[in-house]
Amino acid sequence: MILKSQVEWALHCCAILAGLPEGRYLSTKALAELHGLPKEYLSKALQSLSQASLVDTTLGPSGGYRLARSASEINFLDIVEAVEGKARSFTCTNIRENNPCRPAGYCDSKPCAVARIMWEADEAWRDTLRRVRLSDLVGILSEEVRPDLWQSTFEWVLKRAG
Amino acid sequence: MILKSQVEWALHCCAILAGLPEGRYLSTKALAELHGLPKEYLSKALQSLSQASLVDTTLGPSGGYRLARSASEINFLDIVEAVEGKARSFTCTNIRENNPCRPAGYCDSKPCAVARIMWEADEAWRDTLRRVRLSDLVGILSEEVRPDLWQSTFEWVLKRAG
DNA sequence: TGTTTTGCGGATATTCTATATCCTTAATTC
DNA sequence: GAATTAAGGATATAGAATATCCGCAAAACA
Ligand code: SF4
Ligand code: SF4
Repeated sequence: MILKSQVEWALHCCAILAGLPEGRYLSTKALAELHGLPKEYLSKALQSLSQASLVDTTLGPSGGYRLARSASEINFLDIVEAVEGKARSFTCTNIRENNPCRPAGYCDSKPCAVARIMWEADEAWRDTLRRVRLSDLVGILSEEVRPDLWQSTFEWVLKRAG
Repeated sequence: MILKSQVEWALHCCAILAGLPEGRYLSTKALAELHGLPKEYLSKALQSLSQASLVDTTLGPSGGYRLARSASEINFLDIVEAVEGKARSFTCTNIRENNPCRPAGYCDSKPCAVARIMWEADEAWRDTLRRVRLSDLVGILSEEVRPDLWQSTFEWVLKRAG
């Protein structure tokens, strides 16, 4: 059970987009270059963010992506689910139905305890992600990233933002 | 990000083993038949449980598996990690190192906030699983499974337990 | 003793997903 | 009209999950 690397990409891209001045866009090309990622494939992750209405896009030169709402109104789960999907990590294949002792026509009233417990853990994972806002991430990064790197990255981005 | 089906298999098998009388063993063949699973492949899951010291095994006719310790001393996380591995679901590929603005020789003091937050969610998932004991599962199942099915399954298992 | 049954591990095949690239189309800027 | 961009479809590659098969050693039993 491993998250796809697009999750990491999307989170980092959103953190960068959160630092954009109002109304500016940043292109896939710039985001790929900044993170050393394959442009074409990163584009798929950004499209997922777009389909989830987390980012706005515009075409043409000076086009690209920006956040669709403020960083305090986007949480980690929004981003993770956008690229990873909303499906639960535990899938129930209903093997209890194969029990040879089952009376004919037996019908389970509800999902069995195994599935419910696994789903509860899944929900705990989601809850944690839901509680962290994108703005929280930016706050932490701004404290932890060395000021010179933070500033030069900011300038690098601005130079390329349309 | 999806758990392998072996996780479900292992959980159900452990629930069955928890109902075995002291000192008896149940074979892969019986467990596979009871759950309608491919015997050879289920065997891999059971081997994982064995390597994790969750079950004891014995060879020969009347051989098979039994719990290595009481059901109250085994929790869901033990079983899940035995077959799924202990690796965290979010893997950090350190893409921040690709930032072209990075000064030469820049060395990050610690994992970045993105990774730490994702790992925190992962830990919440594990915590939930850690808190549920195998004996808890058996308790719930014994209440929810229809008594006649519960009993006939029990008899079916006993007939095959060595 | 020898035959059967069992778990164990290695090797291998198959199926599915994640990863990655390419190409066309339509919108936007200049 | 030319250049640039996101969107989305098609396709190729790599790797993981799923599944089967085989040989081995231990245990049970006749
Ligand atoms: S988890 Fe429970 S409900 Fe889901 S397949 Fe297994 S037995 Fe059936
Ligand atoms: S999550 Fe943070 S530490 Fe991990 S790879 Fe991405 S940037 Fe680097």
